[in-house]
Amino acid sequence: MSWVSSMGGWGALEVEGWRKGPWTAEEDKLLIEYVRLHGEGRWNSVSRLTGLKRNGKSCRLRWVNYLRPDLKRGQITPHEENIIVELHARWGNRWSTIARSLPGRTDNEIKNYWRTHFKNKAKIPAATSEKAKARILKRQHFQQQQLQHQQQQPHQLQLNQVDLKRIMSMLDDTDHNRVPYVPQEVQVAPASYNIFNNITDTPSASEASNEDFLWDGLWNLDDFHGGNNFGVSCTNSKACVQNLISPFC
DNA sequence: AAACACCCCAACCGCCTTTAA
DNA sequence: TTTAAAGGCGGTTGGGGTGTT
Repeated sequence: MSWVSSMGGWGALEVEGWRKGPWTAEEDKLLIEYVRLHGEGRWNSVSRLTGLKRNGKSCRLRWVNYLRPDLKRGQITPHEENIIVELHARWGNRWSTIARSLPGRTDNEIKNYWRTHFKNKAKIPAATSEKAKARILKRQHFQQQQLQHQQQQPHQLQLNQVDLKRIMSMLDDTDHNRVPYVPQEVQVAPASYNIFNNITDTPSASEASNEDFLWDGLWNLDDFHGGNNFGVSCTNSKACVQNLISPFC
C-alpha cells in the first residue's frame, strides 16, 4: 500500500471522507487541543468539533500511542524487558494488560518490541551468525552498563529486586488474595502521576483498585532504576513534571 | 556506491466488549 | 432487554532508517 495524497497532505489518503495514513503536525495540534478542552474519550466527536478528517478510532490510537503526554520515549530498558518477559510468560499476548504494568509504555510499543526481539528467537539456527552475535554483544554491553549503574546505587537495586519478587509473587496469588503492596520508600506517588490522574480523569486514589497500587509500585520501580521518561534523571518532582508537560521537544 | 537485510514503529484492520439509549 | 455506537484489543502491514555485504 502506498499513501498517495489526494488532498494536499503529504502521503495521506482520503477514503470516504476520512483521511488515512501518517498524521501531520497540524492534525496532531488539533487532536491535542481537543483533548485539552474535552478530555479523553468521545473520539467520534473529534472530527465534528475540530474539523479533523480522522475517524474516532484513528484519533484514539494516535492519542494513546503517540500524543499522550505521559508516554515514555526511548529504548526499553533491561528492567522493563524483564517485566515484559515475565508478564508475557504469564499472560501471553495480552499486550494492554502487560502495558499497564509499564507506565508510559503502550501496548503497541510492547507488542512491537516483543515481535522484534523475541518472537523469532526459536527460529534462529543453532549456529548463530556473527551479525547476530554482534548484536547480542552490543546488547550485553548495554546491560552491563545498566548493571554498573545499579551497583552505584546498591540500595535501589536491592529495593528493585525485592519489589520485583514481591510483585511477581503477588501475581501468583488469586485475585481474591491480592494485597496491595506499596514499598515504604515510594508510598507517595510521583507528582507527575497525580497530575495525569487529574488530566485524564482516571479514578482518584481512594477509588483506585488494588491493581492500581501494584502498578504504582512498578511505576516507581522503573523510575528508581533510572529509566525515566526523557533520558534525564528526575532529581526532583518539579523536573519530572516539567518533562511530562513538555513532551514534544 | 549500490543493493540488500534487518530493525523499529506508526498506523490500519477486524473482531470483541462495553456502554448508553 | 435489546441494539447500535463507541471503545478497546491483538494481529498485521509497510515505510523509513541504518548497518552490512
